[in-house]
Amino acid sequence: MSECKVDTALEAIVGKWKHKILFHMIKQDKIRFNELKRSIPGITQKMLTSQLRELEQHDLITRKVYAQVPPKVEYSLTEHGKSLIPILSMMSVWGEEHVKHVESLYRETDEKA
Amino acid sequence: MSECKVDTALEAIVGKWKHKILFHMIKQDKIRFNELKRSIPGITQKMLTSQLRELEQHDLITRKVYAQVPPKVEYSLTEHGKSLIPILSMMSVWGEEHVKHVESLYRETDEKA
DNA sequence: CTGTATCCTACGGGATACTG
DNA sequence: CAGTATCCCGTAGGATACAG
Repeated sequence: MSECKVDTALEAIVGKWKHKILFHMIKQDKIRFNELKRSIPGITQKMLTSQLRELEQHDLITRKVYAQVPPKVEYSLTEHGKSLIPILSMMSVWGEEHVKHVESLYRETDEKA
Repeated sequence: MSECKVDTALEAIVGKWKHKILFHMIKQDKIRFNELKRSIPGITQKMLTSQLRELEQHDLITRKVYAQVPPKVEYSLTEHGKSLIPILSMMSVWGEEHVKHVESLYRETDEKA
């Protein structure tokens, strides 16, 4: 952690929906727009589009358009995007532990009260 | 990455200054308020305080107040906070690679133009 | 030295309607 | 199906002043 580039990493994955999008693309290597939309409750089309565009700009995902009617667009992780998997995985594990940890803290203070 | 707790992890470390604060506390295990302020260019007192409070609420850092005049307050990582180090470290490495990667992409497109 | 207290603004994100 | 185009709002974060 010489000079702190955590900023850069965070920039790439922060955004209310980005990690959820990435999550689905880790599970499923090609995924369509509406498939994503259905898989992520609460997301709007606008948000889905804009977050996808940002991920694309960071070269984390690819957008493949099929010249068809009706349109078909598939999103998938780039190789570079796949390099994020270990980090996301660690964060997920840490997140679970963090929840437990914080809960146990609350339990302690409750017991005192 | 069973069910995605990346959210939780992100919540804990997202915030414009949090990872910078953490970074300094990794390098230096006890650090004072003004020391942090001086080490983090651009941060305001308000922001430093509020980010410190949030980190404290997540039990990532401890606040130790010395009963003195003038006041002295030392911040340090909790054990739980230290469990974040590997993640931050990975993110930092990835961040550096990401910068290079994106730069090389720009170079390619420049060459085409 | 280590903070609060205000006030203010930019922008991430939501709701809704429209389109090739 | 896979998107734009608008309009709108809450809140994270900045500037500044004051305080124990």
